[in-house]
Amino acid sequence: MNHSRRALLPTLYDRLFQTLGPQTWWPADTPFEVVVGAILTQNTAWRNVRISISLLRENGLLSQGALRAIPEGELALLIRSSGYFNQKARRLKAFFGHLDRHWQGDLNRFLSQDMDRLRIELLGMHGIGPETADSIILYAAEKPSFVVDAYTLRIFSRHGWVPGKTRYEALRRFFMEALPADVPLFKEYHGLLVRLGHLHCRKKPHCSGCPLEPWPVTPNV
DNA sequence: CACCAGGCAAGTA
DNA sequence: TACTTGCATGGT
Repeated sequence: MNHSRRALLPTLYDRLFQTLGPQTWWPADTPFEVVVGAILTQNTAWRNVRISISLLRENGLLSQGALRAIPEGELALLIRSSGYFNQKARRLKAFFGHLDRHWQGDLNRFLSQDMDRLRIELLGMHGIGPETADSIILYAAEKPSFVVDAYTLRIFSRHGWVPGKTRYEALRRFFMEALPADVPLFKEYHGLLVRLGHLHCRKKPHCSGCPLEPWPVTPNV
């Protein structure tokens, strides 16, 4: 590991924070709402998820008991605005069904277990992939698991900071080996990368005009 | 109207 | 292991 690779992530964080300021953007008040939001926002814009959350709240469904009681088909209609609503209704039911069967419905106790075991259990649940799992670990359990998303993959491969075929687990390891295991830092870093992705790095082949330019291209990992 | 955002599971080879 | 397809909305 050479010096420039070691310095890349801390230096990038400083530059993003100076340019964009604090983000602290995950819109949820409780661990329960983090879980619901994490599932609803899969491959979906947050504005569409907010509509669903509001509707759930208006109908008194933002509780484990209410989600347990409502039929899957009725739940699906209420989260329609989030897209993929039949799948997501099934995933919500699966998550809280698992919690009932294996943890007596105790979300806090589930989230309190060792981080690596929590991650493995989450990844074994229907509808929970790596990004959703890490979002739940970081924002609901408040444990330091770095959340990689499509923006992060795109930004890092386009800048040549990682090999083109780098996928989720490898990029997560890259962050976690280079940064201190710090929950507020991981939240802020993820928020900054999402913001950067929204601003400049969607469909464009290069990040011309983005806050990172000019940036010295760093050798691959 | 066309197009876009941006995870996961299941099926294929 | 790696690639493909289905799932669905609201905003521009």
